[in-house]
Amino acid sequence: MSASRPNHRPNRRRPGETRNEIFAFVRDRIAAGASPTVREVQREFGFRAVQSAQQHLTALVADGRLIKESGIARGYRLPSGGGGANHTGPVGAVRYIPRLGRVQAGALQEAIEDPDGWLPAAAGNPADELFALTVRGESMRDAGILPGDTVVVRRQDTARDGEIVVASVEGEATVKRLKLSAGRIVLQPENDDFAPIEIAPDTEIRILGRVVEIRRRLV
Amino acid sequence: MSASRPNHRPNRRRPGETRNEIFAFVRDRIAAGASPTVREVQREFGFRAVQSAQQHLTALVADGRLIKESGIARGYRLPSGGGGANHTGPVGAVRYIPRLGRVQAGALQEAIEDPDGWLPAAAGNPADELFALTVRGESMRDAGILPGDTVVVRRQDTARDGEIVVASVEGEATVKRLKLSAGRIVLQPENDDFAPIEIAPDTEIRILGRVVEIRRRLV
DNA sequence: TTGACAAACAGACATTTGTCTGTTTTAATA
DNA sequence: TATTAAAACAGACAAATGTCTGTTTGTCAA
Repeated sequence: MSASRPNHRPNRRRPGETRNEIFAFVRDRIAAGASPTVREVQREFGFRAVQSAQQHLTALVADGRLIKESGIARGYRLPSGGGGANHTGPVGAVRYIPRLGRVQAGALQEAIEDPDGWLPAAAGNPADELFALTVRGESMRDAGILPGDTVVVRRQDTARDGEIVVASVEGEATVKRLKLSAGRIVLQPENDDFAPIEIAPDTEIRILGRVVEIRRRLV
Repeated sequence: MSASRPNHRPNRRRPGETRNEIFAFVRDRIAAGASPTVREVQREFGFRAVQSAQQHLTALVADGRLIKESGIARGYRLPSGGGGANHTGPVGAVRYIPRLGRVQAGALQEAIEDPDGWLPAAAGNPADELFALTVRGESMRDAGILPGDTVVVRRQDTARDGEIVVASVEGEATVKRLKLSAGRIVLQPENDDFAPIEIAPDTEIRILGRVVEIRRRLV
C-alpha cells in the first residue's frame, strides 16, 4: 500500500504528555461550568477519531484523575482532592452558597430565597443549609475575623460552648463566640473593646447558625 | 369526550411555586457537578411532556435566574450574582485552584502539576495563575492570618509595598507582608514575636506570589 | 526479531438530548 | 361572558453524544 493518507500518527511526544494536556483541558472546562463531551476533546486536540479522545478519557478515569458518570452527556467530574479516603458520591462537587446582604430577625428564609449572589464552595453534607454574610465591625478581631470578611454559616438554632455563631440581636445579625457556663448564655466578642452580650431568657435573641468558614479577599 | 385520561393538570398551586422549585433543583444539580437535562427536570417533577419542563426553564432564563448555552447538552448555568452589572461570559463559573502541600524553591511548577487537591473558587481573571497553601506558624496573626488557614496565591515574581506575599526563604514557602522603603526590601511579619526578614541582593529569597484570598474552616 | 503495548484511526449504531408545532385545561380579568 | 395568559400535555424530528468493534503504526524490551 502506498503512503497515500497519513492515517496514523502515534506517539511522537513524551508519553503521557498529551494525556496531561487533556486532563488540564477537561479540568478547566469542568471548572468553567460543565464537562466537555468526548467529541469536544477530540476536536480540541485534532484527533480524527472519537476513540482517540475516549481512550485518553477512559485512562484518566482509570488513573483516578477523573470520575465519570456513565451514559450521560458531559459526565466527567473532578475527584475531590482531599488526600484522605475516597469519596463515593459525585465529587469535585461544588455547591453554591447564597450570600445575604442584610438579615432581619425573622426574614432569614426570605433572604435566602433572594440572595445577593452565590459563593462556590466544596460540597460538604448536602443536608446542611448554608448561607454567607459579610462581617461588620471589629468585635471578632482577635479571632482573626475582620470587617469585610465573609463568613459561611451553617443554619442551626443551637450551638455548643465555644463555637462561633451568628445571632440575631435587636433585629440585626451579629457574629460572636458562644459561651455556655453555669446556666448563663453569653455572646462573647473577641476584642477587649467590646462588651459581652448576655442572653436573658426573655430577650429577643436567636441563634441563626454556626460559622463554619471564613473568607477574606485581599485588594 | 368522556373524561378518560387526566391529560392536563394545570395550575393548582400558588403561581410560580413550581417554577421556584425547578430553579432550586437546577441550581443544586449545577452545584453538584452538571446542569440537568430538560428531561431530567421533566422526570423529577413528574411532567408528562418535555415541553412542560422546557417552558419553565425558558422562563427562568428569561427572568435572568438561569443562563443557557444553546444547543448543547446540559447547557444551563448559574448567573454570577454580583448584583452589579451583568456579566456576558459563562457565569457562575468556578475555577479549581490546586492546593499544594509543601513547596520547595524551584519546584513550584512541579507542585502545581501534582497537587494535593482542588479548591473551588469563583473564576476571576483566567490569566491569573493561582495556587493554595496552608499557613504554618503565627507570624501573621495580627493580620488575621492564623496557622492552618488556607491562602490563595496569585503567582507573580514581584509585588508592591504593603502587599502580603508568599516568598521562598531557605527553600521553604513563607507568608509575610512586603515592605519596600528606601531601597530596602523587607518581609515583615504581623506579630511582635517575630523578626522582619531583610532581603539582601545576594540572598536566596524569591517572591512566589501575592496572597489574594484567605480561607479558614472551623471545626 | 518478535511480541506486547500505547496511541491513533475508521466507521458505525443506539441513546440521549434540544427543540419544535399544536392542543387542552384552568385561572384571572376586562 | 368573552378574552387572555399560564401551565400542562402530545408527539415528533434532528442533532449531539456515548459507546462499540476492529485496524494501523511506532516504541520498547525480552
